[in-house]
Order: sequence, then C-alpha cells, then structure tokens
Amino acid sequence: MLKNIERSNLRDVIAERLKGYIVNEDLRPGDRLPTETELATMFGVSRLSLREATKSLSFLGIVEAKPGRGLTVGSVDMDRVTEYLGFHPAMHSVTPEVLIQTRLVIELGVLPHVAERMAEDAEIHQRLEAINDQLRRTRTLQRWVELDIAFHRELILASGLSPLMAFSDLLAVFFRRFRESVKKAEWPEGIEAHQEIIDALGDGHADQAQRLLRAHIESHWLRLDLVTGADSNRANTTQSGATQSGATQSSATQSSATQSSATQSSATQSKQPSSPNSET
Amino acid sequence: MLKNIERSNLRDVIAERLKGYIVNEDLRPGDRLPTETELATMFGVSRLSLREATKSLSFLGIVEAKPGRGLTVGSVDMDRVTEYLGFHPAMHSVTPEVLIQTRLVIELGVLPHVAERMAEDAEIHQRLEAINDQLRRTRTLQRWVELDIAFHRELILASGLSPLMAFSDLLAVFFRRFRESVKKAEWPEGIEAHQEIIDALGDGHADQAQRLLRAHIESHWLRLDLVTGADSNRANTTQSGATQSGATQSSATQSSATQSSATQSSATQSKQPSSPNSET
DNA sequence: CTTCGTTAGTTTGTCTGATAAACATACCAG
DNA sequence: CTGGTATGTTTATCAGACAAACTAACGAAG
Repeated sequence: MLKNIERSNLRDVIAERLKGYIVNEDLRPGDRLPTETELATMFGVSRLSLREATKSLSFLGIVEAKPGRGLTVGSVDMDRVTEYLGFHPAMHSVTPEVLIQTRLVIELGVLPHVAERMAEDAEIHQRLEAINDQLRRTRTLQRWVELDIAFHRELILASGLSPLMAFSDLLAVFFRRFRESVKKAEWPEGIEAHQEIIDALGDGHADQAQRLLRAHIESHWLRLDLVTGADSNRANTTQSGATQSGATQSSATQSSATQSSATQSSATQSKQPSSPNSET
Repeated sequence: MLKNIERSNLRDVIAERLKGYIVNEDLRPGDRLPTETELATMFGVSRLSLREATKSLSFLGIVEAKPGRGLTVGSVDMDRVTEYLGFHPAMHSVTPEVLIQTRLVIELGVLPHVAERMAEDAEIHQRLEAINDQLRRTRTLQRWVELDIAFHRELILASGLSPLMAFSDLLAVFFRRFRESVKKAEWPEGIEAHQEIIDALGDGHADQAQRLLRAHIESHWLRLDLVTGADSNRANTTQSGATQSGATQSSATQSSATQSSATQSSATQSKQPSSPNSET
C-alpha cells in the first residue's frame, strides 16, 4: 500500500525521473519524448500526475508540449527564470557572501582564457569596449544594470567556456538586486574599473586583470552592507583577519523560518569580502 | 490575424496573474494565499488548470502547497534552478576540451576556499581521507568511478560554495564516460594524486594543491585523445608537455570537430587560471 | 485553570474518465 | 506530381470524487 514515504511530492519525483530519462537517453533539444500516456505507464503513475511534472518542466522551457505533436526536449528559458525569480522578495538558501565568492571563482578563473583568446580574436576587445562605451552614455538605471550584466556576460562568453555561461546567467538573476542599489555617483567608478580590466587583458596581463576584477566585484559586497543596513562601520575595518565568510549552511533549503533570514543576514555577515585568496 | 505568437497557454496566463496577485497584495514569504478553489473561481478557470499554474510556480519555489494548510508564498531556492541548469542552451554542443577547462576553472578556484575551511573544520580532512581510503580498497570499476566523482564532489562541497555543487554534479555526468576508460593500472596514480592534494590542502598550501589538481585533471585530457581516437599522433607530437590547453572556440562546434581545436590549442597558455592566490 | 489527547473540518494530492482543440499524416482528386 | 481534405494522434482543459495530511477546536484529566 504505502510505496514511497520518501518524498511526498510525487510530482517532483516524476520530474526527477523525467530529467534522468532525458539525460540517460542523451536527448537533445528538439528530440521527441514518449507521449504522456506512455510516460505515465512507464513511471507507473496516472497521466495527470505525470502531466503536472511535465507542466512544471515546460514552465521553464525544459520540455515543450504541443497538441498532436507530443512532448519535445527544450532548453531552459533563463528569461523566464529572471522574470519569476527577479520579482520574488526573498531568496535564501544562499547567502550573499557565497554568491559573491562563487562569482569570483568563475570570473577570475575565466580571465586567463579571455586574455589568451583576445590575442587571437580582436573582436573580443571591440565588443568589450563597445559595451563600456554604451555604459558611458547611459542615463537610466535599468539600462545601466543591463549593460553591466552584459559586460560580465561578455567576459565569460569571450573565454569560450560556454558551460560557465549557464552559471553566469543564473548568478546574474541573483545579482540584479545588488546592482539596482548602485547609486548613480558610483557609475563612473565601475566604468573605469571595466576599462582597466579591458586594458590589462589586452596587454595580456591576466593576473593584473584578476586583481582589478576582484576589487570591482568586491565593491558589490561593500554596497551590500549598506543595503542590508548592517553595521557598515565594521566593514570599514578591512582585512582584520576574520575569514569565515564564504560558506555557512549550504543546502539548508527548508522554508521553516523564512523571514528570519533577513535579520539573520545582517547579524552574521560582517566579515570581509576577501576570501581565502589573499594576495599581496 | 496572428498578432503574436499564440499564447494559448492558459497555464502561463494564470501563472502570470498569480504573480501579479502576489505583487499587488505585496505578499511576502510565509504569507498565505487563497485556496485553490477560491483562486480557480477568482480567475474563472477550473481548479485543475489553476493547479498546473501553482505547480509550475512551486517548481521554482515561489509558492508552496501543503495539504490542510493551503498555499503559501515560498522562498526561492537557487538549488532548484541549478539542478536543471544542464538544459541551458550553453550546455549543448560542448567539446570535451571546453568541459575540462571549465572543470579546471571551478575546481582550482575552489581550492583556496577548501584550504581555508579545512583549517577550521577538521571533518573536511577526514571526509576526504575516508573517500581516498575507500578508493584504495576498491576493486570494481563501477565503484572506482563513483568514489572518484565523490572525491571531487567533496572538494566542491567543502568549499562551501554550494551553487557550484550543482555544476559539479552536472559535469560528473559528462565525465563519467571518460573515467570509465581509466585502466586499472592507473588507479594508484590517481589515488596518490588525491593524497597529495589532501596533504597540500591540510598544510594550507592552496597554490600547491592547485598545481597538483591541475595535473590530475589534465590526465583526463590525455585519456581523451585515446577516446576520441582520431589522429592522436598529431596530438601527441604537438603537445607532449600536455600542461597546455587553452580555451578553444566558444560554441557552434560539435564534438565531432574535435581535432581542429586540439591543434589550435597551441602551447600558448603559460598562465594559470585562478591564480589569484599566488602568495609567493 | 492548565494541559494533553481526540475528533472534526479544511485543503491539497491523486485518481478516473471524458471532451475539445491543435497538430501530423495519409489519402484522394485534379 | 501537387494540393487540399479527412482522419488519427496527442495535448489542453474540464468535472467530480476520494484519500491523505495538516489545523484547529473541543473535551477530559490532572
């Protein structure tokens, strides 16, 4: 009678199995899946339960369904993710420190590749310059945020490590709110930082570009203290030594105490942006 | 006439309206929504159609549903999205070289964080040692692959950068086939490399651990030449040192055209991705 | 009066079955 | 051979029902 007490969410289990099916069969976007009834019998559930799973997946574009044609594999629609995740008031389960550190790992790690490819492809330099030029002529916050995201996105793209693009897009969603707190007076500062990074990359000085980009990204962290309204005075005492930033609870994804995360963040996070990678 | 692409998706329309409802009512995580039947009558659709919309939203964690309790606004869970990041457009048509370079960026970039946390949490060292010990006693290929993946997964986990965890799992799927080509005679080599990495991390020498891990991962690269077959003679002659690799073309190339990128990746890379922590 | 166990009510979870719409394919006519 | 039509397939949506799980109120015991 009782089969699976493991997870009450039958729908999620089905979605997981469906994902596994696509991976195992090595299906690529456009490939057709079995029909709903076939999948339902295959998984041993009713068609409605399976349908709810496919609908969840189709919401993000992972699978597409058309009447008469059936189910096909698609790609995740990051715009949709941005649309629905961006408006949401609170996203916990990942602290801002972890977010920044993650971004540092990706973007800093990418720079040597960018420098190398820049030496071979002059267009990369042009594209980065073009974005920064547009940034200079920008007046609205909305446009500024879009262009700033585009700049960092172009950085990843230029590295040729396309899998990291997926992550960059996702992080962009979560970083958007940080960027939206940037005051107009700080714009020139960011543009100048971008320019220095471009120049360093153009000269092949990947290590210098890394230092510059680290400082640029970590400026988000300083802004964060202002946003959360925490004690920013302690943030001024830079490099005191406390270093347990970075990661706390990793996968605590329960939703029991939700609104406590807001207050919790301001209380616990008063450490430095700089992480283990302490140069100089 | 067709004004737009037919938005016959009733489900998306309902999801949109539900999102608007949350925004208008200024609901925050934990707040309760009307019941499914109420929302259904409110929107003028059947309960099942509305249910599909709520399920789509609950897939992202925007709303949560519990029997007897009703619908509540949930907290967005990043892990929920990263789990399905493998369906990102950028993840398609990725060459094995790019995959290895991507992995290098992530795993090398993570090591400084691991070293730091290892100094505070002795359990990390124990867990890594435990996996390696199990690796030594392994006899079957299946088990060896699982443990090898577990080791690298533990490295990411130990860094505390949980967003990267999903990515590691993702890459593990792709790398599984490479690892399965590992000959039994090469096992001790890999185990020894793991041990050296653990020791270096334990001593706080993140930079040394990075060099070791780079060599360890790039051994996959060598195996790759055997796997892809092709003209491995050219690959052998061009880069005997094998510590080079370099970013290749970004996308648009299928895995079939591997050889061109192999030759292109000349010995230009003498820099280290993720060298921010060169304290020497 | 407080506290704990029980019971009734509410709400989602899942199922069965059916009809309509949209698409794909095969068939037939010119 | 071509083009339109007829038919079949598959998803989209609906209706109603029962089970499971959680909430809350109520009553009994200390």
